[in-house]
Amino acid sequence: MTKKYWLMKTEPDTFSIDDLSSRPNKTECWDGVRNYQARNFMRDDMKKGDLVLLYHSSCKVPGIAGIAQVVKESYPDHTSWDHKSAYYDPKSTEETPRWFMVDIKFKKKLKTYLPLTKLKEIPQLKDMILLKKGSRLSIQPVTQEEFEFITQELS
DNA sequence: GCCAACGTTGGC
DNA sequence: GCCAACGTTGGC
Repeated sequence: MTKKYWLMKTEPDTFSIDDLSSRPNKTECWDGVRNYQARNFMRDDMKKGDLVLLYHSSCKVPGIAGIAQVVKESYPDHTSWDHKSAYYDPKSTEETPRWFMVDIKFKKKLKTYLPLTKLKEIPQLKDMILLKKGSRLSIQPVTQEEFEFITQELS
């Protein structure tokens, strides 16, 4: 199986690339995803070793901040049956979990942060899901060409 | 804070 | 299965 590439959104006020890099083992479980399409990508398609662009959303300058790697493949998101969690979903139980997560590990920050405004100007990136009008998908596939262009040419 | 676009829910 | 109403995302 060849390596795949992804983009995952996070709100830096809640959890930023620096938070990831300062975690013990630089690893974090990606809990709280409550969208079926994003869940399916994590549950079915994300494999250990896949590379991830970390995107900062809902902030002053949205954009791509760094690179992470999938280190643990999908397993049930326990926050979904935790009554005290903000991510609690009564339809998800330990016996029949509805939501899943993966673990990712910090790889590096981009040398230069890539703001959304800049990404929009790059012809090679015009087909990125991120840049499609109305796209809100928080976990999305990225092509190898897009990934390499972003990490090698732009940063 | 606004609002367009999208996703989900639930009555029928 | 349709679709109106509501909730959420996320750029601006």
